Amino acid sequence: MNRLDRDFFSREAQIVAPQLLGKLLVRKSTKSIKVGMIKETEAYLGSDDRASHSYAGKTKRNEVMFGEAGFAHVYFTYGMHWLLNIVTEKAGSPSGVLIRAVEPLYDSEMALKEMKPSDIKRLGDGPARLTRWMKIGGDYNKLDVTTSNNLFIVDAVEVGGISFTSYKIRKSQIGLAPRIGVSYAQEDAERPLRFFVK
DNA sequence: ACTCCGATTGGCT
DNA sequence: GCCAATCGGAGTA
Repeated sequence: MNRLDRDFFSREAQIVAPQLLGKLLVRKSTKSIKVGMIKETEAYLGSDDRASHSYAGKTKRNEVMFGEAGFAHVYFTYGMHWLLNIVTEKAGSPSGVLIRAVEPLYDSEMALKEMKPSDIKRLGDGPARLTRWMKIGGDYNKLDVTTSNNLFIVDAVEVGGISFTSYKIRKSQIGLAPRIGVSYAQEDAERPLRFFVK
């Protein structure tokens, strides 16, 4: 299974974010198993990043970001969407990585092979699309992704008799860009903290 | 108690 | 490409 551990997430968000590309996000429940390959992430830094939820200080909504790395920060926005982040750095350094897109590889509830490639891609293409596909909601906030059996990130996993392995993403395959939807963050909006597989 | 607005999406033009 | 939908958190009163 080779799950990513607390040490992996305990580093700086801008280090963790590109290294998550190609890894496998796994969602398990008693009813279903889904696997997606992470293909886009964004780093949100601590107190020196105006775009980060933690910038204005600790509140009930963002308090998980102030704790240990490896926990999920799931929050609700635009009145209808849940977004998934993984907390990074040590306790007291409130930072995290937003998972923006995954490539769906397996879904025990859907015959992906029979779907159009564009429809498959659409399932995980967008931070709110992937949480809807994987049924990740507010009840997953504060979940420890390094120990949970419902949501975790691995280099290899076997489901339904099929083995999946993470993709090795070369540095030259990683695209860099400013983060989406953070224009209010002034000069921090320009920082190239979005990472994606070209 | 009341207001403002967002780490977005999808449907319509 | 534009814009409405939709609601909880946070700040203000």
